[in-house]
Amino acid sequence: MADITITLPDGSERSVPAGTTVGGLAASIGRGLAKAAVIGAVNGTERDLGWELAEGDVVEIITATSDRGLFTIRHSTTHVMAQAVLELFPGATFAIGPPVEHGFYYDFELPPGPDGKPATFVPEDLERIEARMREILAQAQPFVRDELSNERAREVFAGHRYKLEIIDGEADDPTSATASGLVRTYENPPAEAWAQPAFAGYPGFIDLCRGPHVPDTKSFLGHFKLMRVAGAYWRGDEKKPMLQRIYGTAWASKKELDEHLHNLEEAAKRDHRKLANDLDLLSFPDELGGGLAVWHPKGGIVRKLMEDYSRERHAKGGYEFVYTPNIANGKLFEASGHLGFYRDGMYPPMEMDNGEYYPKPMNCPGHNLIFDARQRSYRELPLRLFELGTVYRYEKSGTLHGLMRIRGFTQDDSHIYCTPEQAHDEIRSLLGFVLSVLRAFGFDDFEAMLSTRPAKAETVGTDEGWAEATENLRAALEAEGLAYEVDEGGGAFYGPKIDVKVRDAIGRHWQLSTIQYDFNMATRMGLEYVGADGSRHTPIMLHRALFGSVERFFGVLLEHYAGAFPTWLAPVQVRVLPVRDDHEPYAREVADELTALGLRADVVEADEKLGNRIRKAKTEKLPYVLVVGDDDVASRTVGVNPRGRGRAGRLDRRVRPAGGRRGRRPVARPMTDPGAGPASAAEAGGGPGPGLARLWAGWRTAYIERLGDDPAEVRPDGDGRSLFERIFASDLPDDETHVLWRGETCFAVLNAYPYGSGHLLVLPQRAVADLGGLTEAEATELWAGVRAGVAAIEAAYRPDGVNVGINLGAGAGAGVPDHLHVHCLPRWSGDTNFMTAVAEARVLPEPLEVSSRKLRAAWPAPA
RNA sequence: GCCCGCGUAGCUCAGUUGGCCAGAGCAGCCGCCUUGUAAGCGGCAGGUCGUCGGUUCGAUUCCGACCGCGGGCUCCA
Repeated sequence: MADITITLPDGSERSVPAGTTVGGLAASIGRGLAKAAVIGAVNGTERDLGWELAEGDVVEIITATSDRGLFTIRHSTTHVMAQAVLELFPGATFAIGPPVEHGFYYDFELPPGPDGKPATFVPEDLERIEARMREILAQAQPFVRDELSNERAREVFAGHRYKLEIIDGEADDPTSATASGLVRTYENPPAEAWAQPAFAGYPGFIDLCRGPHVPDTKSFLGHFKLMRVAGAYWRGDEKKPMLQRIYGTAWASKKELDEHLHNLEEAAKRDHRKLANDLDLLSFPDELGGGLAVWHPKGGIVRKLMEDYSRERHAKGGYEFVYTPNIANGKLFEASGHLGFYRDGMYPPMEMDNGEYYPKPMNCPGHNLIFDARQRSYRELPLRLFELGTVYRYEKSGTLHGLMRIRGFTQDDSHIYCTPEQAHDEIRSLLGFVLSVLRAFGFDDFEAMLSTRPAKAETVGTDEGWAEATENLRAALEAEGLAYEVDEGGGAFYGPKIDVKVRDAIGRHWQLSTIQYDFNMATRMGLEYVGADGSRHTPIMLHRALFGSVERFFGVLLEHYAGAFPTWLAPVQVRVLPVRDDHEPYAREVADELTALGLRADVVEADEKLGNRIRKAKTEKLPYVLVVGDDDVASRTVGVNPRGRGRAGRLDRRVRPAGGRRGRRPVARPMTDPGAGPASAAEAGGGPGPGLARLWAGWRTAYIERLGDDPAEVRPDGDGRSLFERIFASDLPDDETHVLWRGETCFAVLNAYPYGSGHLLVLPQRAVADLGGLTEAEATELWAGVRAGVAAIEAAYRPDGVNVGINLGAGAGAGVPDHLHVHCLPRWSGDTNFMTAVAEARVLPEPLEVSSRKLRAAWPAPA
């Protein structure tokens, strides 16, 4: 037999006998590949393993580990499901059944029941179907590819009205091909002919399908599970019949299937509706009506902190604060166009003496009235109006979903009015602002969607206007280096937009922020400003929201953190537990001190065993538990038990800061110097607010207990000595330790102590008893080192949101000489010194070697 | 709005194939225990079995409607 030559993806050529199939080619390459091959791609088109190759074909073997292989497995599984359903439910028919993310579905219509309407599946049916599917798998029925003429196909599928629509080209099926008078089919010949044949001339199952498929029902298909049944309109049209959709999940291995099911359970544990209830944050009382929430005190404090932070950032961002009422005369919404375009989404009107009043579905009309309250000059632009504005929308009952989709919610809403010339810069800074705020809440994985002009927008705006606006949005995305996709035609009828999605802790995406152009409303409502040329112009209007809705954002945060809010947002930050009831006065003293410092602290008295009280604090996901007993009362200490770990050590309250004791503050002055970089959480953009410098002033970090027992705490650097021991032994060059900088009198070092995450320490080179003992020159250089370190971290890791807390005092933990201790952590972590544990790992998340290299590269040159 | 499912104590859930006073754990309250880093012991209280209507001698249980919730579809300026 003559040989043919095949090209493989790596460009190599291979000679095989004529008539060799895709599967045969895989086998000729290797046994492992033959076993793993699901399908092939021949000249870019996916083909079954049984496909015969021709001279010159370029062939790629696709295995189950690839997306396309998995896709095929799911596609074949849904065929098997359809087969099972059609056999088990005589008279049933089927529509389409594509693979989808994580699995597949198929849409069915069952024969009419006693009431004349098509019957429906009940959950028990899924078990029967699944059982039948497993029998089909065991039979190893081949997937037989064929092509039928349209006429023949109409005979075969005569009893299946939805398939006929597909054959006739009226309906689209993403997995079948209907070109040029032929339809492709896949048949699964059964072991025994069906008692009630469903297809003319076939003993069992056949489906319209482009393929490809796995070779037979036994190969690759076992790892699936039918998940649920749901209604779905035929062709997605609510005027067409509702079909019964069965969803399933399918994977290449049992391990992956189990992992997927496990992930679903994990996601269920994070469900914000469950957590909101468990943590007593908010509720949806039936008496209130669907889609409406009440916020309990613990949810309320978190919301308040979110809103306070939002206001603070907006104030700094040049926004002006406005308020508009919750209801408005219908005439306003006629003018804005809402009654024309959005009536279905609005609550019905209230009849009043002078017309109908509607709850507002959006804040923009009200803001426009503020813009229009007097004549505006170009000198006032950009005008940025901000409101935490509560809106009401009549969402269909079936769409409500916890906090994610509700009927009354608060937008952190802004409308920006600017000149066309300003739009470019405005959009650009806006996107940076949005991302900076989202980062502050602990998100750092973003994706964006750029939505362009839809067909329905023909009459709104000009071609040039749309093009320029879209370009401005694109430029901003590129300037931020943000990955984005383009949704062609996906914009609103009034303008293009950017939607920002974040990826949460378990990889799910949430759409939060939106930045939208509006070419429509300013014109409709007659908004104008007087330009430098003395004539009137229509301003560019931008809508934007960061959280989107405060409620929804709260829900996303809750799921992101699985209820364990970062310290700065936690309803209770610190709980103090007296071991015995006679320790209670001391516990109160500690809690009062923390409260006076602006922390949210409480005390739980000793009615129960300590273990149980700690357990309760853990289930409430409190960031810190402080335990005080006999030893602590005697020595003025507290035992620290942070969230996520057990007992962590002890804090000593006796030592006062060096500067305070000596009356000489070599480093205190520069710390509050506005030119010195972010010296407080407030300055860096939030956190518990002013008072940071005082916050832990009376405490010193002395991780005095058990330090060194845990290899993760002091990370031996090769020779069994801690990094500190090695550094102070001075027997290593800088590039083998993590010394980042050496000055005249001080140096900076990166260390893993005490949490296995990066700390940047700036230290004097000579041993001094305490900071008060520094010379003026040393203090100055120490501070310069701190500032350089902050700059380096900002440059190398986080351009925003780095807080710097500074410990003053004789920090003697782990035998470290007196030092100035710089904590670099994102604002969401809170910023008290022992509260940095988890946070710092996120700021310098890499191995020390990598962080060290990056920081050294980013270290600013001395002034 | 449409399809399927669900609704028993604050929470998580038993149970009733139509019948005596509807159960448990946790949470709550009271008492004992004086407590050292994720559950000490005992007691008490708590439910018109989502609401309304129907069938029945009798309904938490069967039927209907409504309300709410969940999963989908549709929708989402």
